[in-house]
Amino acid sequence: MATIKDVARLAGVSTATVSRVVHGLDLVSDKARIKVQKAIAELNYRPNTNARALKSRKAELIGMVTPNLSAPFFGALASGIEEAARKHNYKVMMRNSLYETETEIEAIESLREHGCQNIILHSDFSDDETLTRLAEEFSGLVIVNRFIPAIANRCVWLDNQTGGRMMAEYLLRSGHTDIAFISSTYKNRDPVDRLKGSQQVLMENGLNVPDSRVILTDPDIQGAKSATKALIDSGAKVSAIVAYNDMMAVGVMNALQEAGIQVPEEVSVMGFDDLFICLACHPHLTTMKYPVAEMGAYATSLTIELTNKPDTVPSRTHLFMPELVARESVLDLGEGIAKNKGDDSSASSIAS
Amino acid sequence: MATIKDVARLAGVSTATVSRVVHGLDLVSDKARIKVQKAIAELNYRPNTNARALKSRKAELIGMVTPNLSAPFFGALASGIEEAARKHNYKVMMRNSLYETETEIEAIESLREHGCQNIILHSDFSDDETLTRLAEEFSGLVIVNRFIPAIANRCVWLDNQTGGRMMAEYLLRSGHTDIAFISSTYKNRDPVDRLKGSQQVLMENGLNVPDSRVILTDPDIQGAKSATKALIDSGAKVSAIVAYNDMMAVGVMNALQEAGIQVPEEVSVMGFDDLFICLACHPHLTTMKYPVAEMGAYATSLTIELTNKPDTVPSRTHLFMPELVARESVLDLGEGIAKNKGDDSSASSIAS
DNA sequence: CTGAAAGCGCTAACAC
DNA sequence: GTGTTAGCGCTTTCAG
Repeated sequence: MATIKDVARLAGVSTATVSRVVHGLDLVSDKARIKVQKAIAELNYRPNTNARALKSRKAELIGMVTPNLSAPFFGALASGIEEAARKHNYKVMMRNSLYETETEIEAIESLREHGCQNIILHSDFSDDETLTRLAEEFSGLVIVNRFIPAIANRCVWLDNQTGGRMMAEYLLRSGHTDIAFISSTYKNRDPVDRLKGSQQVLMENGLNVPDSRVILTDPDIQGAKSATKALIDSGAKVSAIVAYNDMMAVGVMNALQEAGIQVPEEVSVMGFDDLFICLACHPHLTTMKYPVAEMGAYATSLTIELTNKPDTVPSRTHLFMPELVARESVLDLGEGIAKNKGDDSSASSIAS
Repeated sequence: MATIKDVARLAGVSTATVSRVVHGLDLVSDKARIKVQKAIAELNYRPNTNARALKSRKAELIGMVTPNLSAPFFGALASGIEEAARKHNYKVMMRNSLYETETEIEAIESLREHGCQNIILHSDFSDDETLTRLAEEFSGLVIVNRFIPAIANRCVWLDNQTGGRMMAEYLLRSGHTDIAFISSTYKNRDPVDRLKGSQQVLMENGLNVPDSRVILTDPDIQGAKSATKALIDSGAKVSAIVAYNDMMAVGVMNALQEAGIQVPEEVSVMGFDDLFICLACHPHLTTMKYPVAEMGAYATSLTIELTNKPDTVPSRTHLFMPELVARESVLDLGEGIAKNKGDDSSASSIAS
């Protein structure tokens, strides 16, 4: 590995001049610059990041801490972050927190060893206070997918409540009034907010959501599948099921189809996230688009701004909106009725 | 940030002693060790990785270069790598290569800036020579998912050909003899090897695979969908379709179902990888398990060994085997016949 | 067993 | 415009 000294020697200048050229400072004569550039090319010189970070005490490094990279949602987030980081000439270091506060904190602390101030964190379990304290230590801390009032300007999050509203409004527009919700037991806010949004809309329309129609379970395919089976067995009469996310929606569809219930003819299903898994299931899943990759890219810019020019960062929050993606898993009952004349199935019993 | 000096001062020893304690060397008196440990805890001291790497010229850093983290396959790989790396006290830095040789090389070079020798690379497009040359520069280079004879001891790969054999054998055993293959146009070896394995088995059984039954297309849902449509339109008579991977299998199922062809009753479908997407589609996809996460973990240990104790590394290759995961998308024609007595559909025409 | 000290590669005053 | 130089925090001989 060639060092700055090697370059300086070959170019016949001092290391300071080389450093200036590398940094694109313009207090260097053209002649010197050219010599240096040639030497750099010849030696295939690359500045040693460790030395640079050690000296200048900043790292051009983004630490990404997410629960688990193998979930597609986080893969998409990671991709968004990496791409944006590359554009800014930052590297990204990743750590799985495995959904545990302890591992999460350890992951963040370990990032500090690298002098990394830029951290993008997706935290489900740490409490607001912990994160607020963390923000004091890490000037570039950005929280993704969660809103904490005390550090609102570091939160890049999604309006889940409006998302919930949009889902309910869409279902209502499609003629559904008997709706069940299969949501997550996890204590982060998303499930609660989405549910709240949906319920608001229903109540505003004079509809009631009995507790028996809201089932909380593990937020994965299997959890949703079991919950749906239980719902079917209960003999509940619903024409649509809203799942907390796409994975769960898939579980719902699995259970429905195994019970011989047609989707969407008999029961409609909605998901949330718009993962490619929506196109894997049949019928294709109607869902809310969660702009993960965009939010990852945004968070990347934000953390960099936060450390480099904190004054520029608006002291407001960074809120994204979900978008409805209508596919095939929700039946328009108006249309449905028009098509199957006389078949008045505006609220088919889920129990076959 | 507390430094080693702070700790030394507080403990009343020299920085050398602190360093010894940190590294667990046992040439330190118990008294000193305890003082130092207390100081470390009190100051929440963490060694600065940059200084350490600068001085000792090694980085405890694994660079992971994959085409695109948002594909579930790479997410699983990343997870396997991260988990193993954490156990070894290594960090992992990730870079997307976006399926381009140039970006890939740049990603690797940029890792060098960190003094990173440990690189796990999933390369689809760089040629063998480039990678062999790279291996000379990076003592810890490990190639995942590809076999290059010249650097066999750095290759962690899957026996795709045997995988292909297993698929064909399974289909044969299930009574399928009219099989089509929807594979990938990508020039990496996997598609070719899998195809070769399957064709071998068929030929060994006196069956012939006409060229018209092997369709190459983009390795994604959409590509497979179009290809399948074309196959259907061609009026080909097949009872099973083997897709290059799960994503493509999903595309195949989509096309089939849209054409009103029942899976697996009329046409069976097989994928490869065993991504969770297999459980999203209906019927659940029969596939070959690709032990990605395990291979990621293995590659992690290997790269570390390669840099730390190169003599221990066996000069053999590191070959994994895929495994059949039977689910619901392949019909056993024997059983099928038994069930639907008299319905002799051992090779139903794909054209309805 | 412990400490002093050199120096990894780079940056940024400061001097010229 | 350019060079000299003092460290950044750490490891590691080498003396003691």
